[in-house]
Amino acid sequence: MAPKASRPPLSRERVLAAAVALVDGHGLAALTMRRLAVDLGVEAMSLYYHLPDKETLLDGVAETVVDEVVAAVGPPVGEDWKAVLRRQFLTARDVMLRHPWAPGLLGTRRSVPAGVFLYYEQILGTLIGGGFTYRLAHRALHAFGSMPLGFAQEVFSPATAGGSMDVEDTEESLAAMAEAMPHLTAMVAAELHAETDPTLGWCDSQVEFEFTLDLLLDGLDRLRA
Amino acid sequence: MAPKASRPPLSRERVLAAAVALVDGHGLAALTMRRLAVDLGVEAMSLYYHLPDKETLLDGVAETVVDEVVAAVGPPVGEDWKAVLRRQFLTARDVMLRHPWAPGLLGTRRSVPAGVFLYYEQILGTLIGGGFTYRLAHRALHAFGSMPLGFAQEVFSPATAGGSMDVEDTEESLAAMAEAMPHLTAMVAAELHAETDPTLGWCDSQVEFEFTLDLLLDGLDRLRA
DNA sequence: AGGGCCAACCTTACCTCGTAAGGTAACCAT
DNA sequence: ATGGTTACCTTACGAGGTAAGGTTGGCCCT
Repeated sequence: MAPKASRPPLSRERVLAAAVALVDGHGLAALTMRRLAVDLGVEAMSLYYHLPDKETLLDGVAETVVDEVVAAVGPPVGEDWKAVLRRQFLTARDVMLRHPWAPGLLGTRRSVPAGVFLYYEQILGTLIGGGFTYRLAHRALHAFGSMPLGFAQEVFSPATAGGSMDVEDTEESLAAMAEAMPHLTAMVAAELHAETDPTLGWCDSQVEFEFTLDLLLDGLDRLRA
Repeated sequence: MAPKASRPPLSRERVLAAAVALVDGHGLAALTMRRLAVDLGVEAMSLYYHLPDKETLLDGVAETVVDEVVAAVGPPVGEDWKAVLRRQFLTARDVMLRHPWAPGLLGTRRSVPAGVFLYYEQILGTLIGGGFTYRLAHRALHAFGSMPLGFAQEVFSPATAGGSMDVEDTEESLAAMAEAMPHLTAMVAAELHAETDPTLGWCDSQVEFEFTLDLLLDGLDRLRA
């Protein structure tokens, strides 16, 4: 009687896949060597046979998401450079929404995942094909920032689950806030009312993402040689 | 004989100041409770009398840099909204350049430092005063991203000290790279030659920052009601 | 003067984590 | 069989965050 149904042997790929799954489900902080080993039905030190250390593991996880984005984006299709990039960036965003921890991870990596270079080469090709000089294309890449990877700079996290706004001091302190920050208060009021349009709620980042993207694309279009 | 010249007693402020100094000098990873305590001539557990835990410490450090930025930026001066914001954001950048670790820290915080709200209120006031609708101003704030705080989204760190590009494979692999990524190679070549203009070197981020900033400001100006 | 109080700091100890060092069992070719 | 290789495990250490409780000096009140 075979004692174990014998799980498939470990491998770098299997480890990385498990790591991504772990982080997707429980957040970056949950990714420890021991916990990951448990998920794989293995002892912690066994992971070191396939990866030198945790930094490398994190690099691998970063590489994995980047590759997933690049794969989803695919090659440029169409004529108009603006439409091509717009579609690609929005596709990247679809993938990134499934890995909300990825921006934070990428920010901590010291090396750039290999796939990024090929991806940027391809974007650059689209820009050049669209009539950009190398100089303007270069600046465009910088201006895009992380949009090719599907996220805009959201410095402050969405304050995920419960917390930020407690229901404690709703009375006078709210009034005090309104007095100290009249414009913000007015903006919130104005924007909350105008919810008949294609907005998914207060500060729907999809709309904001597209707005910023189009702002950049149109601005660059105007500067194009 | 007084055994110790008696250092001033600890306080939240002194602890935070020491933490910022530590991180400025040795990086975020060096900020441990024990090390920070040593810098303050104190035992680690003494810090817990002034701060509940490390997360709160990090929140405090984030708050400290934000406050430093806001203080440096000061109130809006001048008439033209565009000039006002431009100057303010560039001032913020000057401060941020002294704390290159700050973007990464802010990205990990769950709560938004209090000073940010007042700062954004002030920016919003400038926009409204400049003829923006609340709707457009709202989107402008999102489009600015982290620029008000002085940094653009630099997803991939500058690969600080030695490492990224080893001198190992300079011959054929470089040629292979050039073949795989013709546009990137051409761009590097083109941009390296054109170094007679006000650029501090390859990918000088000051120039890129200003370019992106102006791209956004001009784009918004055109959309203004 | 003496007793109580409390702020500020310290001592010990526990648990989690990353990982160095070395062991072991199965398999494979000679 | 025998030596080697592959894939995994056992043990152990040191760093780091922090819970629990101890110590000390100054201040106030009577």
